[in-house]
Amino acid sequence: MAVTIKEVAKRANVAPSTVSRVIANSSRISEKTKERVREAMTELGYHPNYNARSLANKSTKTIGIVMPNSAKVSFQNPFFPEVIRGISMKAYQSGYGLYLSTGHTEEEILEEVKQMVFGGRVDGIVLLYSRVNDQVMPFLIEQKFPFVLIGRPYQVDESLVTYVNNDNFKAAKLVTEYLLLLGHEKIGFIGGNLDFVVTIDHMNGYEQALKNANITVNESYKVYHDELKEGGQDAVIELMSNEHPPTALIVADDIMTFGVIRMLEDMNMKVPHDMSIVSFNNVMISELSSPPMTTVDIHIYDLGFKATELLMHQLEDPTIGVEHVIIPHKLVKRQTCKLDHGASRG
Amino acid sequence: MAVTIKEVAKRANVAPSTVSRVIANSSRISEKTKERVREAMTELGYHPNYNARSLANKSTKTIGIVMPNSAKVSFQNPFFPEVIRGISMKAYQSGYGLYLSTGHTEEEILEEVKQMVFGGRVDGIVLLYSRVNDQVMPFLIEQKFPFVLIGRPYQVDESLVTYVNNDNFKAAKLVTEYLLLLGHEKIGFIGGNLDFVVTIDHMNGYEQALKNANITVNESYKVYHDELKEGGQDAVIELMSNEHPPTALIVADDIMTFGVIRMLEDMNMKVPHDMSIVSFNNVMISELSSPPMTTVDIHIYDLGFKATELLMHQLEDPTIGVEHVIIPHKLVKRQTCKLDHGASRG
DNA sequence: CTGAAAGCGCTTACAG
DNA sequence: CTGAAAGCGCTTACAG
Repeated sequence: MAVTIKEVAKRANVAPSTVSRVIANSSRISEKTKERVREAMTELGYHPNYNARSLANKSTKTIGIVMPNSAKVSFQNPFFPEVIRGISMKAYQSGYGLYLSTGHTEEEILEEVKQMVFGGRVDGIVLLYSRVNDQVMPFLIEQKFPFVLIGRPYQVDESLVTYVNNDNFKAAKLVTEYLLLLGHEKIGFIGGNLDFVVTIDHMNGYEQALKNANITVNESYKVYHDELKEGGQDAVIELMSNEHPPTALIVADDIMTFGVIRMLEDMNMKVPHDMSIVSFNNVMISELSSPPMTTVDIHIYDLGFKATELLMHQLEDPTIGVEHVIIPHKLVKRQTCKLDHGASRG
Repeated sequence: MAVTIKEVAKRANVAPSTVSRVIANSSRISEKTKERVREAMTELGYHPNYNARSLANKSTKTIGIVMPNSAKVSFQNPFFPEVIRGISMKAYQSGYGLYLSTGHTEEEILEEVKQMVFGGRVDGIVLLYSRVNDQVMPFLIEQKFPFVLIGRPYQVDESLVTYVNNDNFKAAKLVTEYLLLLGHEKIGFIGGNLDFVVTIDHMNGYEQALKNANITVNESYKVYHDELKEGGQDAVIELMSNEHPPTALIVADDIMTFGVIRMLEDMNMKVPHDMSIVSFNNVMISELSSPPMTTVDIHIYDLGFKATELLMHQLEDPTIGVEHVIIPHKLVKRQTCKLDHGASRG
């Protein structure tokens, strides 16, 4: 079937070990021999067997991508394809392949990660989420396996894990302050799944901003749903059932916002006239909502790219130690926010 | 580091070959021994080394996913995450992992595919596209490597390749006829990249419907752009520059349609009042355009799932031969189409 | 029903 | 500068 190193060796009149060294471009082989071997390789159409190579030198040249819920669920939100775009770019540049987790439940995912680690399927992992009571991260730390987290560690010491994150607390505080400045005081918070650390950070930023403005937090203004359009729709129903419904909404995710806008429309409420909305993420299609949504660009692509870069650092130099990178966020003002009617301030 | 078969063997007081047979659940091992070995495995936390296993029995238990443009580009369109959802689901059920292509150019991708095939990185491939002058498919055929195409072969004999596809010709004919019935005669066609076979099929279906209705095809009503929102926007500019612009549009892809709607809005044209639109794909967010778009549901998830199922057939039984599956399409009527003003028919 | 041995295709000390 | 040999962790005929 496939051409092996032996056949190349025979053709080039050298030992297999020499061929191996030519592949590795060892400086101990003469240019003349190298050329001869390379010629034989192209003539025969040689391609190295990755399994053999991996087995011999314990390096697979592939990166594992671990998603919170399997592609099946996660890929319903453009956040994940977008991070993977960034990961893919850097991985390709560095000559790495990508291996995707496919498990659904937390147990299945943990089992997959064990397979990746013990089975020698990948050299390192990019963890695309940070969740409360997570089992995966402690496992990776315990195994001293190279990985980078997108998000921030929780219930685990920061000094133990390399991560790339946004300052989600600050971002949430920012958008809340923005709405406050527009005169809103009844601000609803539509968080993502509370199992995820990003949701906790958003929520804390929101509360902090309210506290700073001397507004007491109304618990019935806070709801949590999965980051899907359905989540956004359900959230609106909940919030609008309040006796005094909010006049502005902070929404954890742009896809939810699509659902939110649609549901408000169904309720005959105009955005931004009757409801202001600020969202998070700025995925590719966010500008295509109508009205175009105001959202926080968290530079998803960069999160993926940078995380992979840090992973490469670790793989190239295992002694490099922990690194932390915060990707800046940026409020993108479009057309879902306006001054509150009853507002007395400017 | 990781526990090997040897250590398990020692602990269970058997030979490594016996452990191997227990893993494979060979019927030639006594239940008693199996139990003893399994106990040892869990006690030691044994996980098989995939590289060693793959090397020894030439099976990786992973599927390669080959995209037209690397994740970097492809993932900008929700079509791809959505197919991968389907692939992921079936792959997980069958105990397979997923390996993703990362190359950008056609040459890079071909090189990656060679790596997958010769390097023994995957057992089979799901090809997510069919393009004119494609090099990848002929290579896979020549190598007799198991793969399934999503799309249909072009410049290659159908009897040589297992594929899953929609009847894109028929679907395009259908939507054209639908617009004709609504009284439209000036129907613009916004195709995807003409390198892709699906675009050709769409175009032919469109022309056939026009011919059947005795309407001559206006070449300036046909434009082709990449399947991105920008593509949709550019297409609108082109088409609206016609002396007699179309009153209805067939758009190759929902994401393009988002761009189309936005651009028309900028031109102060109302959909569907001033322009009817039918689109293809029905991705997750399609119903969230405003107005919600009328589109052909091609059941993307099913394409991925079914393709993977067919690939499994091949892997389980290499003699099974070629299979062809057509996934049905369905026109989802929402709110981007209406009767043409000047129409005399009903 | 179980074991000893060869082999999968590489890499890498060890010699020279 | 190059080669012979051992080894990576499995699987699988071959014996018994």
